[in-house]
Amino acid sequence: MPRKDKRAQILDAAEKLFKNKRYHEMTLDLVAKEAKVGKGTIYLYFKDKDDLVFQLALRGHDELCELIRNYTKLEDISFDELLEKVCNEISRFFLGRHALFRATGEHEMRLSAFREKRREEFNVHRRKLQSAIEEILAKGPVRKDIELSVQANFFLGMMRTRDHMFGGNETDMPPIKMLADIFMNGFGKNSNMVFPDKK
Amino acid sequence: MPRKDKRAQILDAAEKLFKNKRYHEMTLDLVAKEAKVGKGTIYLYFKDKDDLVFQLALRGHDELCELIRNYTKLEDISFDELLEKVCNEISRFFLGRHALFRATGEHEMRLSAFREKRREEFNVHRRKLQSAIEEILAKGPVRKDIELSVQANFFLGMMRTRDHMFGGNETDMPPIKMLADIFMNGFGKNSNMVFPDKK
Amino acid sequence: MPRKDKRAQILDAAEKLFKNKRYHEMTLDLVAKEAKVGKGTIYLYFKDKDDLVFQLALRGHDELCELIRNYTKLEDISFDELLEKVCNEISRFFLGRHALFRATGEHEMRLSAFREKRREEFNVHRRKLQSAIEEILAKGPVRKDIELSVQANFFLGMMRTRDHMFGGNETDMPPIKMLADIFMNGFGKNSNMVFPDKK
Amino acid sequence: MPRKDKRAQILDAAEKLFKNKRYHEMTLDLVAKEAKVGKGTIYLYFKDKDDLVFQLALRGHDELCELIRNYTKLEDISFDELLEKVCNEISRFFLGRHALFRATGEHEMRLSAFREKRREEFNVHRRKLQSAIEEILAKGPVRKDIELSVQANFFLGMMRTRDHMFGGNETDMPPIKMLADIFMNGFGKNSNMVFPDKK
DNA sequence: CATGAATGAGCCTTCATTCAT
DNA sequence: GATGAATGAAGGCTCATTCAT
Repeated sequence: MPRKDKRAQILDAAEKLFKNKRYHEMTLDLVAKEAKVGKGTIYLYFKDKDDLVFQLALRGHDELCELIRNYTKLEDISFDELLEKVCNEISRFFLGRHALFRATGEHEMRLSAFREKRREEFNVHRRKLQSAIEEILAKGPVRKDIELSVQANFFLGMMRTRDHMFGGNETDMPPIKMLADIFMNGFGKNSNMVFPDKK
Repeated sequence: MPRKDKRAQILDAAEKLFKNKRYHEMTLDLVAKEAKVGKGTIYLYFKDKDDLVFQLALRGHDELCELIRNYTKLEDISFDELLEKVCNEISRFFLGRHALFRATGEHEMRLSAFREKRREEFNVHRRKLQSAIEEILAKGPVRKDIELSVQANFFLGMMRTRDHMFGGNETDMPPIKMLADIFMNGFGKNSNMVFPDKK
Repeated sequence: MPRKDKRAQILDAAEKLFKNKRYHEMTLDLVAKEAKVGKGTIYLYFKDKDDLVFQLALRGHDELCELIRNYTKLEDISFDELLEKVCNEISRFFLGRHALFRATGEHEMRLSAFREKRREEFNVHRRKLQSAIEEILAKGPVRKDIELSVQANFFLGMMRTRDHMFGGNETDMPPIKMLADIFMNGFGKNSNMVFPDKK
Repeated sequence: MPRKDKRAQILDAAEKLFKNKRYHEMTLDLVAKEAKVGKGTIYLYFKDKDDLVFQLALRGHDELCELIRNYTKLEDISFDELLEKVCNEISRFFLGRHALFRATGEHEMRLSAFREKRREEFNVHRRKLQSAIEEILAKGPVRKDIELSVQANFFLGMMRTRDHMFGGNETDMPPIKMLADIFMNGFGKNSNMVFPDKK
């Protein structure tokens, strides 16, 4: 076992527990046990429980950011393909992380528990993710009358909606291709794409 | 003092507290104090804390449902107008209720804490809201290749996204008119509506 | 339903509940429900919970006392027969009342919870029971070198021992006849009575 | 400060409190304070309050068992002397432990609160104590027509009766010598021992 | 660095008791 | 008298946090 990365071990454990636990159900005892680490050790790497969760959110944003940036570099690919791939990546990422993104949701940051300082730090990471998506969208034939940042946020929002609302089992969810289409064409009848009946 | 509506008093208090508290920060002591009610009284109306929060969510869904149904009855109104009005209503409703809808979000219901029984009851209310929206959407020129239920869910998702992501202060949010447009036309360039630069 | 005796109804309910509940498990809610009486009504007849339990104990002693006195009056009966009958009566009485006699056991009365006043009242009832038994014993060929009060107390003690220790199911208990014999002859070999193997 | 025996400290504190408190009066706050231990520490050593009391009862049985076994080993001693000494030991043991033996009395174990598992464990300890006494009794001229187990149980019962019934102050109690005699000879007139008037 | 036994503030919950009807 | 909705003190228990080893 790689002795080096206790910090990552702890974050991994917390992330795993968040899959079926709420904030107050995810105790540090469980985290320590899951991470195979002493309970006191957690406090060597994180100021307190809130900080642990906070750092977990930051890491999540960074990871997702990284994934998206990989697609920005791709050259010989149509925008449609690109959009679909990115949708896929984000979707896979959200799947199984709802609890984390709930516990550290953007709006959470407005709550009293989070000091000014932390909020700013979070916004830095948040904007990085946002602009990674903006870069993707900028490559496509998107509306110029709506700010890219708004587009990026709704793009993320659609992914979350898909994950949150449709039962958690992938078969109920609208297919990724449909998402990309909805994003571009909305729900108006003038849509020019047709989907087969969902299997 | 108003007889019999202690239950409503308690729910109101909880709803208020949820505006800037997370689940584990909203203690029953605070609820009792806010509701000007003895702590024991809460247990006359709710089985436990989870039940209180759960009932609060149900009430929220029902209230929103009621609001939307009022618009369904309107006759001499264009779909665009209707859509905008409904957007407005929902938006106003979500505003300030993020914590509640976080704590009792749809995905929350999948968590272990919620027994089968409760989940079913929740779904009943959830579907009622969904079909209220479907009825609205059915009046407009919406795509037939996507199930109405999917459209309804994404519609709600857009409202939440607007509320969650944009700082909580209304000035940063995209205007309601824009939301309705995005819903119908998506972000593709063929959009036929133009928005003035956001002030 | 005889409207008159709410007090007895309440005592009956408490007695019944004591069969499988400990003091702190027998809540006044349960008593009220079992007695089909409003919870507040209990306080019309008893000062508080302790008083209710206390009065229950007194009633128990009085009832048992009454039963025993009936045997004192019997004339044409041998002492052996008399002793056996009394044993039977007491045994039947204790059976199913262990929890009550535990909760209000004699030693209980020494505890801080019971004020001087109450203790005295209890002792009055206790002595009444004791002397009822003494009257029985005085009729038989019992040792004169041991005070009757001591004999009476151990007599009661044996009954309780039989009930408490032997599993609660009558088949495991030593037969009544044996009890009477042990009382008179003890466990020394010079005993002159022989029991068949317990079935 | 003595390392590792926090568990014993807690049991000691509970035992002490039981001397003048009933089950529901012995709060864990008090136990913690008396044991000079944090309240949470109790839960490191015991599952819950019931478990604490239960373990206390087991320890009590074991201690008493140990004491009795010491007498079994004695060789040059008459049975009368042996019986008297054992009576003494047991009596001293019971004295001041009534509340404990009430709260965890044998019949208590039949109550719903105690799960099957616990009951069995208790019975193991109970039988050990019983057979320790049986070994003592087997050395004497006791009746063969009554099972030793019955004799052992009534022997214990007598000790408890002595302690429970006679006011808690030793001067009122029948002397130990008398107990041993009663055990062997009962209360019948053919008793061959004579006691001086109790001082 | 790492640990986990110890802590105690604070939570949810119960329940004896009161009192307006 | 009778009731039961309302109360809040107090209990059992949890868990984030500390600190001696």
